[in-house]
Amino acid sequence: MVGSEETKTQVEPGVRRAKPRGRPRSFDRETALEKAILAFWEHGYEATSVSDLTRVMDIGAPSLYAAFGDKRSLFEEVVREYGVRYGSFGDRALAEESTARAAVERMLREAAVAYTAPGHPHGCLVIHAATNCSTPEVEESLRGRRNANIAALESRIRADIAAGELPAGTDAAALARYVGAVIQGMSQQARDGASRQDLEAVAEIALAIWPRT
Amino acid sequence: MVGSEETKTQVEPGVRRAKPRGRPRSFDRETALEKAILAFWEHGYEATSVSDLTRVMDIGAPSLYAAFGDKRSLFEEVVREYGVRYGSFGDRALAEESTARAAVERMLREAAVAYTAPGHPHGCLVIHAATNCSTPEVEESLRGRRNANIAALESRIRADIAAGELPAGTDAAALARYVGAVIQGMSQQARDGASRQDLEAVAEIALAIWPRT
DNA sequence: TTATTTCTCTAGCGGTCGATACAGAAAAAA
DNA sequence: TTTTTTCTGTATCGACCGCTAGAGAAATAA
Repeated sequence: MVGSEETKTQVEPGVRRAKPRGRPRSFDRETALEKAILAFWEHGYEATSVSDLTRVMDIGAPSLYAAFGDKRSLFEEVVREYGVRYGSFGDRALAEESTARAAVERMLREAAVAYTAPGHPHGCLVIHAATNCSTPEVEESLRGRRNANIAALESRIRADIAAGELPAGTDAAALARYVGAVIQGMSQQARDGASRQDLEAVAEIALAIWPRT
Repeated sequence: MVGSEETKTQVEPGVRRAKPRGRPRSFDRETALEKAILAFWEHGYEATSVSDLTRVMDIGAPSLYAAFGDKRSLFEEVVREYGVRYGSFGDRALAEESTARAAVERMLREAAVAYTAPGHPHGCLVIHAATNCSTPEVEESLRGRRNANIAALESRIRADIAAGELPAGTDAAALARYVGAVIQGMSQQARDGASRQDLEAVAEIALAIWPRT
């Protein structure tokens, strides 16, 4: 009875399976997951207890464990789903903009909006939710995501240097790390009470350093 | 038997009191406090348990409570002492440099060194130790320190604007917040594995935005 | 209906949390 | 020495932690 990560009711087109055998789940898995996202986002991995989770998800502990596995695997799913629902503006900017400069510009401006949007906690879950975490694997997991994001930006910058879009002498690693640090600082600022306008002003200042061709 | 925050053996000049009456403390309070600083610095307020503290400080729980009060007041003393021993480079830069520009330059460069120095945890205790903290007062206390630091920089910048050292149109609040965000981002980067050189490169890039007179 | 499957509810597991009662040990004071 | 004061070590306290056993409830299958 461990690790049934998929809902039994298949919604995939084609395989349209019949109703599952036993008693159906009494809650909506997606809704419960969203509540878990908000809880972990606000308080972080460790400070969000299982009883906090069962309260906000409005289900009993055995239901939680049956539907999501233990606290760790629920958190992993939360982080994945957070990425899809809230944390993809960076990847989108890198994928959709034609230059690193344009991608960074969009990234910083969208961060200002995303990190202060109403209806959910401020700042970024990936940046904050595993700080001061006594489970090293959890801390490492989010650290890995943060560093991967910076690495992705770095290689995008390298591509622009190779294409002549940026000066040959540009330090891609340092520039990418600078942008990563600014975004992480903006997230901290959002947590500390900065408004969207405050962060947009920070983003504009941060963009002024971009090297000219 | 609660809240004897001061050592009985006075070291203040002048009042040179005689030895206290009862059994003397068997450990050095300063040394124990330093160990507590390192523990809270590395793991944060909540993730550092009292039994972690008694282990690294090498004293029993009753001795800890007698000498430092409860966990909260020990942490408060740790934060104060951290400021004195490790976290004063920002204040010193503001106090000793003649312009905001020079102060910020020194601040960012010294942050790169301080946040990666060997012999103690990386990054800044004030920035990280109360993240994801379920005691709101503790979280608020460090948030207050962070925002106060940015406010101090802002007023230093305002002074330079008034003195004609900076353009009249300079947005002091945004500029101060930008520097604060960069420093907080550098601290996060240090926690995520950035080296001194990495952070120095970030600092140099960050400084390139400073407005000219 | 009856049998089978799966979920939910209650209750509680062993472990750790922050904090302390109590008795004995170690110093100065009388 | 005896008394007084203070600190230290042991042995907990009640509360909460993540997690689960077991019984009953609610669905489908036969």
